[in-house]
Amino acid sequence: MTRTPLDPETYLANLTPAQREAVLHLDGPLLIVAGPGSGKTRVITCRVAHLIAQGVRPYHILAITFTNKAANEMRQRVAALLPNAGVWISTFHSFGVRLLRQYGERLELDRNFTIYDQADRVRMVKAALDAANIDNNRFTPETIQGAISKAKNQLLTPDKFAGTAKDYFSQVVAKVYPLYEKKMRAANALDFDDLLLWPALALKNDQEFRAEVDARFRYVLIDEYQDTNKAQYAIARGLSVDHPNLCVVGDPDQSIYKWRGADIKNILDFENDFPDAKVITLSENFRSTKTILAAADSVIVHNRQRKPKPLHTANAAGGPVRVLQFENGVEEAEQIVKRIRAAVQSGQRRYLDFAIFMRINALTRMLESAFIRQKVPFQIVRGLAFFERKENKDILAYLRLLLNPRDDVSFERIVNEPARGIGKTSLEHLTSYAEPRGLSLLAAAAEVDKIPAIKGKAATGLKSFVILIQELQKFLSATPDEVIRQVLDRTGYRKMLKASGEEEDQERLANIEELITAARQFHEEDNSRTLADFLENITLASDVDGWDDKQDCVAVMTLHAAKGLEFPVVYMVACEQGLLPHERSLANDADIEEERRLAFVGLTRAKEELNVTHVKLREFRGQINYTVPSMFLSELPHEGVAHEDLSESSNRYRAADYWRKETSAASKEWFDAGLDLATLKRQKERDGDGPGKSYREGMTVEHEKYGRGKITEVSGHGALRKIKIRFTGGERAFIAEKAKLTIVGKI
DNA sequence: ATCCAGTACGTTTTT
DNA sequence: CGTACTGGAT
Repeated sequence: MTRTPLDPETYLANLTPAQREAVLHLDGPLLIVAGPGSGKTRVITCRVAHLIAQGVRPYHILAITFTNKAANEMRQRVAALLPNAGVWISTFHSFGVRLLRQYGERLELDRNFTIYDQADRVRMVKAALDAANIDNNRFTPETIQGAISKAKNQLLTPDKFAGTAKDYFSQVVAKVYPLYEKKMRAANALDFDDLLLWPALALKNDQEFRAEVDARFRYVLIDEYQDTNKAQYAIARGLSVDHPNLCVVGDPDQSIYKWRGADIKNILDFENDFPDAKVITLSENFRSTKTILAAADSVIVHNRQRKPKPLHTANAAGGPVRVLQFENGVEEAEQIVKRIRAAVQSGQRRYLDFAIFMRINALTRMLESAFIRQKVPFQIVRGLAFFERKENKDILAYLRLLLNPRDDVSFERIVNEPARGIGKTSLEHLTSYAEPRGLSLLAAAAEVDKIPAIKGKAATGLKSFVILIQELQKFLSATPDEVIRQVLDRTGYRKMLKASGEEEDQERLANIEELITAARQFHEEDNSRTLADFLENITLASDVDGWDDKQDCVAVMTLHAAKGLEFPVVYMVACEQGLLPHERSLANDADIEEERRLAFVGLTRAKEELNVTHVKLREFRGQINYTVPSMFLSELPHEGVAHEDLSESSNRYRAADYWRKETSAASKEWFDAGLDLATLKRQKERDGDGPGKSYREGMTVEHEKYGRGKITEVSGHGALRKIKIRFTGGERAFIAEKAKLTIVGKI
């Protein structure tokens, strides 16, 4: 095999000494502590290139990223340096799947397993609860599912978990967990956690397997190591025994997935786990302005459970970080969109320069309507939303059942969709026939003649369903989009939607057509990819994976999704106590610290301009509440942070209209600068130029506490405007905005 | 079996 | 506020 020789200068150029050191490190464990914007992706990519240049076969290199999007980007960057390098780059979960599909039979696993998502798992837990006859009034299936997930993240199998179950809830979970597992095996399904748990346990228990895989992946690189859980840790360790060339990259300050089982100890204890590990810290930030970085640093230093890490940048100071207060959520959304639109219209920015972050998904709604109302292009980065629509889930369930006839969850979903006269009671009969015989629901349906309880319409319905599935299975070798088309036509799904007069159903049909397009494109990109790959891709897709960063759109996403990204202008909305930090985290310090890290992640995404917003009144699930600004706002530095109060909306607007007529030229200038008229008016007022309270030197004012005095000095602007007043008892300074004064006489 | 209406419910973050 | 499930009527 010949490879184009690679000149080290092509990838070593423009690296800092620390980055260079990390790239040049060859064998042995390596920990790279990489602050935000320190070029870690670049370092990983260059390291891969360097390893290959030094003679390591690409086949022996494994790079693990946090999202598929990151994996694709890294693949492209490696390909730019080394075309067709063939390095294995994927997420932990995708890696798990590939390992399990490859070594399936060795692990007593059918390699055609289906991956169950959150919703599927909950259904499975429900089925397990039914089967065990546990009254599920007490705990929701979701809660139990969460506990099972947590157990799996800690590598606890059902029997091990049972040993740890002390309280009543854990004991219920301990009862459900083995049943859930049994059903999962019967359905030939694995959940997200299994994709890590199975490889982790196999590496632990099967030394031959471990040695083989370790020898295969001699150089392992793991990004976002601070967010790995116990299973991922076990995999990393298992792959680094005989060939301990493990390179992990992460930042403890950006660990935000503790709730999902991530263990920050993995990165903090790396040096203990690998005593001969080399540690390199990348602390120079190439992303943000000095002001933004200082603001973020000023917040994160409040975490007590933290190793101090200086952040510095050679970038310019830049403009101030803005803390904006609005009256309510609608105002917040409208004003932000307005500012974005103004900046784009003035030619300073493009829409894709902007991102809006929020703590919870529920907050996207108001932004969505503001964007639509003002006709500003945007993308809500919530990748799965499209595939989670009922019609698409139905079609996908058909596909899953075709590939894995034992997939009972999918069977239940579609057996009567479109309607075939198979109701709840028939399904119960079918289940009670299948259960003791160890049959899948589809297999049981094939024997419907042997089930006396099911007759008439239900029996014929089930029979025709079985025949339908057999028919459709013949098309499995066709292209993914063709299979979907066949499903759509032969199941009568298309007919059902077409026959309906509902507008909504026509839309549903259009959505399925879009699904077909997605499948076709998926296959066209790489025609070795199968239908199974398509389904897997959808299930393992993360939120950011569905985001097209080339489109000229404003990106709207959760703080979690924002990890690893950067934008010229960032708006972080709803920075209010209870939302950020979230109320569910307020009870203990460790959780608040994770919220602070989340805030830190958000703040450090901004390159040039950072805006943090909060409102006076927040409407949430129909209730309007007064808010308290986020505790993190008070942790921002005084310097370089400008506070603007843009609330008291309704009055302002009327006044602003009046103002516009008076000073159209001036207002245009401000408007073009991205400021709305209300802000303009307010600033003018504060500065003493407009109507309302304007303080000038020499004025006589009355203070509610100190009595009458004379203004001796006026300085600063906006919220920082200060006045000095000489009272009979002496001189005092006030913040103009805050001081309770009445003007008594103008000079 | 299916449809509809009314209510109960719970709401962080996600591979 | 919205969804999801229940229970009743057809």
